Amino acid sequence: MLGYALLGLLHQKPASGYDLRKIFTETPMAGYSDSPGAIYPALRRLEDQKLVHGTVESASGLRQRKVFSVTPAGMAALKKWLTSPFGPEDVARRLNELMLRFAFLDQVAGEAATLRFLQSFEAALNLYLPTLREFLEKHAASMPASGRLALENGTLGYEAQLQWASRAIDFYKNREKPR
Amino acid sequence: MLGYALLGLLHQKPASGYDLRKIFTETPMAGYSDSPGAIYPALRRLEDQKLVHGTVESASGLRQRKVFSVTPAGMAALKKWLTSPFGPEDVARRLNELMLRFAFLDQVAGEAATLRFLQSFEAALNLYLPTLREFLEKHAASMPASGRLALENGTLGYEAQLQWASRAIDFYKNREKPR
DNA sequence: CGATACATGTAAGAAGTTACATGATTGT
DNA sequence: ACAATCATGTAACTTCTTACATGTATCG
Repeated sequence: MLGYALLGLLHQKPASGYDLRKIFTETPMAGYSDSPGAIYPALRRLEDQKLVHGTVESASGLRQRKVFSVTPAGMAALKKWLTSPFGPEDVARRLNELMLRFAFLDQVAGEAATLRFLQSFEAALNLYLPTLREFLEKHAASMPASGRLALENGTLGYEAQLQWASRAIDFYKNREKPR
Repeated sequence: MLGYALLGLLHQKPASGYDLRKIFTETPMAGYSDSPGAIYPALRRLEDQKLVHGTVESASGLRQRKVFSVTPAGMAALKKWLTSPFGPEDVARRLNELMLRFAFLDQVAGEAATLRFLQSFEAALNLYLPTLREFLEKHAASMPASGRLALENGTLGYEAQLQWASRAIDFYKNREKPR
């Protein structure tokens, strides 16, 4: 997953390992590693797979920077990941990954694909939420109070996702037509 | 982290590796592994550290079950984890772990500790949310639409957490006094 | 007899964590 | 001289994933 995060960031703008680390430490980009021991090996792997290409900048006197950019093969891999289908189980267990994908989506795959993603997201939530609520109803009585509250926290979170999705869908719909 | 999840579940009720796996597959317990290759080795590690103790049930004819229960040392480790202090960075990057902790909290550490947790959680959110909003304000204009929406999704999620926390605090306050 | 549920495990490989190592440049 | 910032990397260790291996009992 870190690999895809890097690929997505490099697609927005070529960068060095150091630059990427700073993005993870200094911005609210959902908890990715930030440690050199994760990022440099990940970049190396991407390079070995020819998804990115690194060029050493012997430039302005400082220690050499190695700036990476996404190759055509990297573009294709990124697009494939971003547009792969998903369902309720992914919403339940991999929400972070889905949001990461979404963050890159319109730049890489266009607004039509972004809208499709959102509709699929909404549908998956509408399938998942009832099963969560059912579980809660069935087991609430037999659970310790904090366990029940933790589950309710989850439900509330997914409800917030649903509201967000509907607003985001409106946003893309109103933006597509006028042009 | 899986180790603590197992410890918490075993504290509620002694169980076998198989039982624990089912809990992860069949309930909405936030994405833990469910695979035997993760759970059995994790149980072994807990046993090696003497935090749990396994007893083979040669019982009723089926293949042998190994039922684990938490030792006094395990209880202590669990309590320590559950009650360790946390701040805004934890809320930002380890929300799942915090919710897992909360789910076990009142059974293991009591209602007073649970209330302290919630107040600390609320305080951490109140510190973190403004920095998120500031970041959003500063960078929104220069971000692609889906990137901005993904960030807004995060903000909305944390706002929902805040509301939940305040309701949960009320719940524990009204339950403590009457007795 | 084959599928399914019960039940525990291992082996190979991938990836992350922590900590260390290195080295240049700029500011004090 | 020394600290901070820029910049890249490795090594040891831990843990998770995927896939396989094994074995019993029940149901149709």
